[in-house]
Amino acid sequence: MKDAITVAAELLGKIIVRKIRNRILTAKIVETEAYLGELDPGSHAFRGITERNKVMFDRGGLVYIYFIYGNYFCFNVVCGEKETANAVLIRAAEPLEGIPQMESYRGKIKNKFELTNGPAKLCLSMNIDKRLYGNDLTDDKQIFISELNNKDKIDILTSKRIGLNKGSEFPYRFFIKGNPFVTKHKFTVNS
DNA sequence: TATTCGATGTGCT
DNA sequence: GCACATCGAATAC
Repeated sequence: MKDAITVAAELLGKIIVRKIRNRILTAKIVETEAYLGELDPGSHAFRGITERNKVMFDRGGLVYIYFIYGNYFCFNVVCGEKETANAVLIRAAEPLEGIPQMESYRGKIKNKFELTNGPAKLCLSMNIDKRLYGNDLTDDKQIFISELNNKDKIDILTSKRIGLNKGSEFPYRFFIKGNPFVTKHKFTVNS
């Protein structure tokens, strides 16, 4: 089983597949952040297990969803061995299939990039919420990760993680160079 | 164009 | 209380 930093880099370019009844939504992951469990001051797991974060301490491959700022959900992939609390936040993706359906879930936007260029926006567009908490990405019909079967060359850049105070000094954010769905931010390249 | 601020549940002190 | 892995509207220039 792999640690969060390895998984965060490896998830770039892979596909989130979301099935809702007979509809399918897919999007290519373009931006991730690694959280290193109890050793990481920026992680929800830093202060140990709670009702909210308990799935982070379970085995890799499970879904960790959290509700943030009283308004939004964010989607994480748990990784590492059971008892560790490694996780990868999926921060942005590029919509591939089911875009009209995503627009319907997302609501009013000014351009196509606003569909999924942020962790909460991604969850809105793909109808990801607390109902998927703890689901197993390796054995689930509603949400899973698929490999991209083309040979696109991907250039990966890193930066500090976004939106943190504690633990913000580490370069644990990974994103695909030049992809327009990556979140806009002051910190861009290795800064 | 840059900065501030409101919304508001959960978990901590 | 207060901080928080966010977003979008309002405000200041």
